[in-house]
Formats: sequence, C-alpha cells, structure tokens
Amino acid sequence: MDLPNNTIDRVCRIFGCLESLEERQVDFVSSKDLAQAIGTTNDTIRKDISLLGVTGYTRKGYSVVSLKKELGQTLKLDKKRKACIVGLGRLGTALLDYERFKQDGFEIVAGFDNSINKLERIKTHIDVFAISEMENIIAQKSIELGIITVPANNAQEVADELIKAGVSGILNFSPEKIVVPKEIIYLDMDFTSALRFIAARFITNKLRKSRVA
Amino acid sequence: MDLPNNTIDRVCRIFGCLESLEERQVDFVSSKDLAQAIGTTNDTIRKDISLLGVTGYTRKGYSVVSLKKELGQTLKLDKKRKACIVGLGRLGTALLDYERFKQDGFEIVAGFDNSINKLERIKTHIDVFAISEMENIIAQKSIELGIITVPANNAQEVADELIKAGVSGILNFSPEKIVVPKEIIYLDMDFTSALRFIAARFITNKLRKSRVA
DNA sequence: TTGTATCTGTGAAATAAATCACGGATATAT
DNA sequence: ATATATCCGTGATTTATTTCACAGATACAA
Ligand SMILES: NC(=O)c1ccc[n+]([C@@H]2O[C@H](COP(=O)([O-])OP(=O)(O)OC[C@H]3O[C@@H](n4cnc5c(N)ncnc54)[C@H](O)[C@@H]3O)[C@@H](O)[C@H]2O)c1
Ligand SMILES: NC(=O)c1ccc[n+]([C@@H]2O[C@H](COP(=O)([O-])OP(=O)(O)OC[C@H]3O[C@@H](n4cnc5c(N)ncnc54)[C@H](O)[C@@H]3O)[C@@H](O)[C@H]2O)c1
Repeated sequence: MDLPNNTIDRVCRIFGCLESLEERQVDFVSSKDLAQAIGTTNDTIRKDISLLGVTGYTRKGYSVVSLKKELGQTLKLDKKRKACIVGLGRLGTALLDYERFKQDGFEIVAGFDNSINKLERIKTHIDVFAISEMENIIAQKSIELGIITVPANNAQEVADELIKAGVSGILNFSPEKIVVPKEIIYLDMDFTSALRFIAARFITNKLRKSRVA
Repeated sequence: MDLPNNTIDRVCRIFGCLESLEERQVDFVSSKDLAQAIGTTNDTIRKDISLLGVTGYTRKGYSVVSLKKELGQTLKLDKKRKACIVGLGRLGTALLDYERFKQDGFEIVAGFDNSINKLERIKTHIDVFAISEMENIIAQKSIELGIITVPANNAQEVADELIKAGVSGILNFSPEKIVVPKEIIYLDMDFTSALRFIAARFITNKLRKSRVA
C-alpha cells in the first residue's frame, strides 16, 4: 500500500481519538469532530479515511467501533508489538512504568542500562538487563521496537546496537539526531524541537496543522 | 513571513543539529549532512535555507555559527522563552528538572499541581505552586508556554486554564486531544501516536521523512 | 409527509512541496 | 597551473496534498 505520509500520521492520531471515543461509548463520529480533534479540516479527514477504503454513514458520520477496527486492521495497529527501553534514567524509568503503552498495543518487555548500579536499584515489574544482554534478549523476546532514553552522546551507539540486535523501528528521545539504514523506521521525539516549532509559529502565523512527531 | 509548515519543522530540527555541531566546534556543514541528520534530501535543505535568505559557501557548505545565528534570528529561536509545567507526576517532574531546556532557550520557571501532597514532597530547585495560583504566576512571570503533563481526563480543563491565564503556546503530553482557539499554537507529544506511526510504516514502506512532532 | 440541515464520497481544481537539473564557485589533488 | 570533485543557488518541473464543490443520503423537526 502507498499512503501519503501525512495521512499515515493523521490516521495514527485518529486511532487515538477513536480509542477514547470507544471508551466513552460514543457510537458515531463525524469527519468534522475528528478534524477538530487532530487539527485539520473535515475534507482532509474524509479523504484520508476514503484512501483507507472505509466508508461512513450519511448524516451520522463514521461508526467509531468499525472505523477503529478497519484502520487497525489495515495499518496493523491492532497487532500487539513488543518494545524495549534503553537507558533507565529519569525519563526511561517513567516510560518503563507507563501502563498506557500496553493498553495501546505496545508492550514494554525489557529495559536496558549499562550501569549495574541503576539496574540493581530500579524497582519495576518489567525485566531489566545489562546492555551486554541486549542482543540475546531482543532476539529471544522478538522485540520489534527500541526506545532510546540514554544521554545524547550515547544515542548513536545504542541505535547501532539495537539495529544489530534486530529491531525494525526506533523511537529516539535523546536530542541528538541518529543515522540509521533506510529500512529501519526511525522517529525523533525531540522535545526541544517541538517547543521551537511552537515558538517559530509565534512568528510565522500560519494555521495549525498536524505535525508528524 | 510565510514559510511552508514543513520548512518550519525542519528548520527547528536543523537548529538542534547546529547546536551540537557548534559544541563540537565544527565550522562548516553541508546540506547533505544536515539532510542525513534530519532525514530528508539535500535539495530540500538547500531550499529551506534559501527560503530563510541564508547563503552558504561553495564547496564548503554553511558556516555552522552564522547559519545558526541567522535561523535563530529569523525565527526568533534565539529568544529566551519561559515555560511552565502543569501536572507534577512521573513525567512532569522529569521534565521539570531537565536542564537541557534552559540551555536550548526554554526556561521552566514554574510547576503546578493540584495535589498539595505532591507539592510538599517534590524536591526541585524550580518553584512549584498550587493550581489555584496559576493565573497570577503566569501573568507575573510572563510565561508564554504551557506544558501539560496531567492525566488525560484533566488535559482539556488545564489547557483552558492555561489559555485563560495567557499562554500563547501549549505542548501536550497527555494522550487526549485538546481543542484550543486558533490563535493558540498547540502541539501534541503523543508517544503512542509516534509508536503507531512507526508501526504503520512497517506496512506502508515509504521512505522516511521528517514528521512534525 | 415534506422540507431542511447535515454528512459522506469523490472527481476536479488549486496549492504546496519536493525534485530535478544545471550554472557558477572553489577547495583539493596532481 | 590545471583538472576534478564538490557544493551551493535557483528556476523549472514534477509530484503530492489539500481544498473545493456538489451530488447523493438520511435523520430529524414541523
Ligand atoms: N529527563 C527528561 O525530562 C528528558 C526530556 C527530554 C529528553 N530527554 C532525553 O532523554 C535522555 C535521557 O534523559 P534522562 O533525564 O532520563 O537521563 P538520565 O541521565 O537520568 O538517564 C540516562 C540513563 O542512560 C544510561 N546509559 C548511559 N549510557 C548508556 C549506554 N551506552 N547504554 C545503556 N544505558 C546507558 C545511564 O546509566 C542512565 O541510567 C537524554 O538524552 C535526554 O536528553 C530527557
Ligand atoms: N509517565 C510516562 O512515561 C508518560 C508517557 C507518555 C505520556 N504520559 C502522559 O503524561 C501525563 C502524566 O503522566 P504521569 O505518568 O506523570 O502521571 P502521574 O499520575 O504520575 O502525574 C499526574 C500529575 O498531575 C496532577 N494533576 C491531576 N489533575 C490535575 C489538575 N487538574 N491540575 C493540576 N495537576 C493535576 C496529579 O496530582 C499528578 O501529580 C498523562 O496524561 C500520561 O498519559 C506519561
């Protein structure tokens, strides 16, 4: 399949909205509501959804349950995926215990750190390991996603190890940019860039649009 | 000024690269290097930079120092801005003490929580306040940016209060989408959406492109 | 039952963005 | 000194994405 990049981004956000609508037992949602929630127009939402081949109901909108199901199936967002966190400092341990990930289909099944000290002190119900065990554990547990929360200086080396160990996707929380082979799906969660994006828009007063993390 | 949205996003990321290049005392950087770092092509980088009116040097690239200075001035990324964090739980306290923000020009000058208990127990050098004081403190300290780290259920109410108190930009870490008036610059840092974006790209094998947070 | 206000679905048109392609410069090597 | 490999700058071109516009549908109100 070949979807616009922006569509993929929006669909992932839409999926999150659907999740919360489903919880609140809302039956139908209009393109307009979704548009407002994720910051775009109803035209765009309808186009996105129609690209995915899902149809709604006149005068009612989309069935929350079945839209979620369809989007989930098409983009395999319904598939459970395993992830690990590398770097168990302040941010890494917060993420380790963030239960929401599991509910959203991403199960954190391992944490890694290179400090034995840290490893001994951490209290969490997730298994934590020395960095030297990474390759084994990732293979053994079939971990697909690596989340990087080590200091900036170590981000590239950790990325290289994760890739060597076999992950397919990387989410990087360090402020340092990482270079990966093109078959690896990689995304930065750079908080400073996000704040800068907001600040820059104070100047260039354009309409809000979704921004791919 | 009226820059493409994507350009703004990329420039913010480029700015981060320049920061680290500057630290490492690198004098020049090519469009190709920057492209690789942020995941795009050299054409696009050159176009972006030329839209900002900055020029480089044949056969050498761009002067790291002066490119950073120019981008900083044009998009006011060099201006120091004050921010506050609302919700001092696991994530909020980690962000509160994240020194890098200050170095990047975003100074966290206040934290807010509605639990007196939490407020008393927190140890940090940043001033923390009860939520009831928010309006006063934000005005008094001229805080422009609000960072939301409260549970999803409370995100909208906190956003409303932040806006009422006068912030111009909001960065939301809760998974719940928030609706804001269009003059407020707003961005989600939705970790689950980011993981989904990666997962979705396992399926739709497109080239990596930058994704606006 | 009849109107009317919504909503979707979708080609067409308009915008926006990315690529291409190549001229002009100039470090660097020989 | 000359050749060569880079690297920028930028119109032109192509591609991608959004927006428009309007034809169905149909819930809902009167
Ligand atoms: N703390 C925040 O709020 C925050 C916010 C945004 C970004 N970040 C970024 O996230 C990353 C982590 O931040 P933090 O505050 O948690 O830092 P931290 O120093 O508290 O934690 C880093 C952890 O990584 C471990 N580590 C270092 N090198 C390693 C390696 N090679 N292999 C495995 N583990 C290694 C350390 O032992 C430590 O436990 C940093 O890059 C930081 O810039 C943090
Ligand atoms: N912990 C993580 O790693 C993580 C990761 C991604 C997203 N998030 C999101 O970030 C948010 C915070 O997560 P957390 O784990 O830190 O939660 P937490 O429960 O540890 O902290 C939430 C804090 O917000 C305060 N609070 C609640 N309602 C408030 C209100 N109306 N006004 C002011 N303060 C209020 C609480 O007292 C508490 O201190 C949540 O929305 C969560 O989904 C967290």
